[in-house]
Amino acid sequence: MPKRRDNETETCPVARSLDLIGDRWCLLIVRDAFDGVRRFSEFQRRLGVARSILADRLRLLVEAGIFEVSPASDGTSYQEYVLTPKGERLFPVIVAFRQWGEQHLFGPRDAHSVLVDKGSGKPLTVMEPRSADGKVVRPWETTVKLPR
Amino acid sequence: MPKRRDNETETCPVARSLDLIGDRWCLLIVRDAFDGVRRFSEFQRRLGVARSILADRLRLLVEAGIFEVSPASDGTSYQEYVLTPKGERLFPVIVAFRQWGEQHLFGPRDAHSVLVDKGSGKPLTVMEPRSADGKVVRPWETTVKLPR
DNA sequence: CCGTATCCATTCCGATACTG
DNA sequence: CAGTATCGGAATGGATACGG
Repeated sequence: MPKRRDNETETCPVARSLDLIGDRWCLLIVRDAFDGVRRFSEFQRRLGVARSILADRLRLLVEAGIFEVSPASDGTSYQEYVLTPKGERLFPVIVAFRQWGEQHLFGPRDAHSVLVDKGSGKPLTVMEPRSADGKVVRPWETTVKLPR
Repeated sequence: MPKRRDNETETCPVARSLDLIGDRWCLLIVRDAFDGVRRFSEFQRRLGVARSILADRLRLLVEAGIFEVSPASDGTSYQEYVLTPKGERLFPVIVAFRQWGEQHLFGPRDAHSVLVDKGSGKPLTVMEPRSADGKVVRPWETTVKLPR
């Protein structure tokens, strides 16, 4: 299990998120789930992770309400791990990582996978943080307001 | 230094990103940088991380082209760590974590910090992945196209 | 096929002490 | 202040063996 701190006193949502799922395997499991993976051994095969680790992370993710277990959709008597709405809302996190990686971690020569809209077959547009009036805000145009 | 795999053969941008910076400390350092932190000891104070670890991560982040060192802006002879454009483009990643955490990791009672637009003082809108024509796409309306 | 339990090597991290 | 060096303990991860 990834490291934990006193999750109660932490008032930064970024830190709390990272404490919970800011671990390599958790995020890759979630990524695979967005690719449609649901079965234990399918996660295991794609990630190449030890089964004990995978079981541990899946347990954590279920506890956290990011996945839920459901009976297998095919005939078999095993279970599947499917994203809850809470888990699905991690989509922007995965997409943000993907877009940053695409832009900065691959040369023109390096082939990489691309996330596309099923309808049009085109890549998604780059996500940009916006203010309430819809304008794109740059990092230095924002500030963090502390609680209380 | 965080774990590394054979970064060359990895064709998933998410995995490559996580290999590089998908470590708790790196992302928290970047978060603090967006809050305006530039000095070694200021990072150290805010994160409570061991200095050796911090030095290690800063070195890694500079190597990765996410930070660059520059002479101190005040009179002192020390250096500052400032985000490069590549580092600044991690903003959506941090914002995505922040927004997810705000929505799912805090109860109504739990105070947390909020990222606001400096101009209006209002929180940012929630980022949503969009297709090329500007429509919001849900996870299951997308698919990953493999290279080659 | 789906996990759990155990063992061992490695890695990570924090505390401390030291340098310029 | 801004790091570097070292050291011991804790956590991690992979392999293997085992059970439902």
